[in-house]
Amino acid sequence: MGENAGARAKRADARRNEKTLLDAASAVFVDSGVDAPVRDIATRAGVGVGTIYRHFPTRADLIIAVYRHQVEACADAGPKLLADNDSPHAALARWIDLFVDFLVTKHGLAGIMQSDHSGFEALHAYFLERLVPVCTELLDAAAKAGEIHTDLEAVHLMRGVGNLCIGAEADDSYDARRLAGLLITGLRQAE
Amino acid sequence: MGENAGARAKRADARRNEKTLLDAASAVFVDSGVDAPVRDIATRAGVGVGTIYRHFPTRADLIIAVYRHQVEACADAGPKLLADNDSPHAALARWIDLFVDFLVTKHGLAGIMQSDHSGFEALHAYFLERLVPVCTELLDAAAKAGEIHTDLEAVHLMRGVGNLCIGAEADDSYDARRLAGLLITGLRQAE
DNA sequence: TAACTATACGGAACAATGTTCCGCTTGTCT
DNA sequence: AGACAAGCGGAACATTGTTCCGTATAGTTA
Repeated sequence: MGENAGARAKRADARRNEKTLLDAASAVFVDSGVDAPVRDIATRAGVGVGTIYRHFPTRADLIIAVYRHQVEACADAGPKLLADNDSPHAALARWIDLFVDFLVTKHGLAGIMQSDHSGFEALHAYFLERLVPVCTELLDAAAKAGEIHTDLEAVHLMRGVGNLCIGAEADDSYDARRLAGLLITGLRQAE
Repeated sequence: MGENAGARAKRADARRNEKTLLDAASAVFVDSGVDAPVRDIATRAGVGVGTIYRHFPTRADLIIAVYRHQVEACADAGPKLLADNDSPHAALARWIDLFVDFLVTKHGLAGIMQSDHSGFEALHAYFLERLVPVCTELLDAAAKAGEIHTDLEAVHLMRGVGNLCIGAEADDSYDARRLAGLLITGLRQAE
């Protein structure tokens, strides 16, 4: 059976609107940050708010959709870095830099990733599902090479790094990359 | 002239209400976290919301008032730790532990400390004003002893540590203290 | 092409929350 | 006791995310 078994195809206007919405959201996020009101996105796209919610059940789903590509790219970069670097620890450090750069350039995204932030469980879950395995691979490789401590799980490292990025884009003097780097450096320190 | 020159004394009921409010807020914060709605605090205190806003112009001011004592205690602990420890770096590490413990035990407080979080500038400013000088003192001592890098300002370290604490109380397996410790360890690492 | 129906749409309406406003109450002072 | 500033309660306003439903329309069929 085909790829749409049991599900009717979307109407043409619906498909068009979905793309319009993604573009509008993307633009608004750049202008006003990820916290921008849903209404602003609807206005920019020239549709009603109802239309947004039909396509994306929740604001978080819209955010996920907008950034899916970049998250995938970050995930894909992990194995590549591992292959290109002699030291797994160095690969880890670079991958973390990538992750930090991604978060910092998305006004407010890091702040929303907090697990306790209600209503964004889906966003949180997606990020973790996609990136934690990659981070685990890097950590395991570094551990196997005897470069780091083995008592920190990938989830917690990622969460820590994510937290470090909060508010970074609002203040040039605050260097999230530097702090995340300190974390990774600390991981290598001998007892 | 006396300590109230030019300012009339508060009415007795007003003074009573202020204390009632602080107690109620403190209790509600423990039960429901720092994000608890203003109305809940008003109800618990048995007053109208207007009364809260007359005493504390903004939710942030109420939060500051509730935790002022503990922030002062944390600030005072800095010099003491410096005096009691042979290694300034060790003193710094312990002081950071103190700071982390304070934030983590206040449900949601760390999350609110983010500078970009609008409406909480006063809270943010108070924390920094009071604690950054202490942290600077510790950092300077450690730098003088040649124990750490000197290129990280106290503001940024504190902000990073504060960020690391976000959401920590909601998840037992996430150990903010451990991550903050990693940061401090990383600070000592030689190039 | 003209009707028909499932799909999609717009935006008013609802709920939660911070904050402001104002008519009424109550200490305090004489 | 009377006057009046200080204080109070809570309705009302503004800003969000989200839901709902009457209306419009794309795609299908006669």
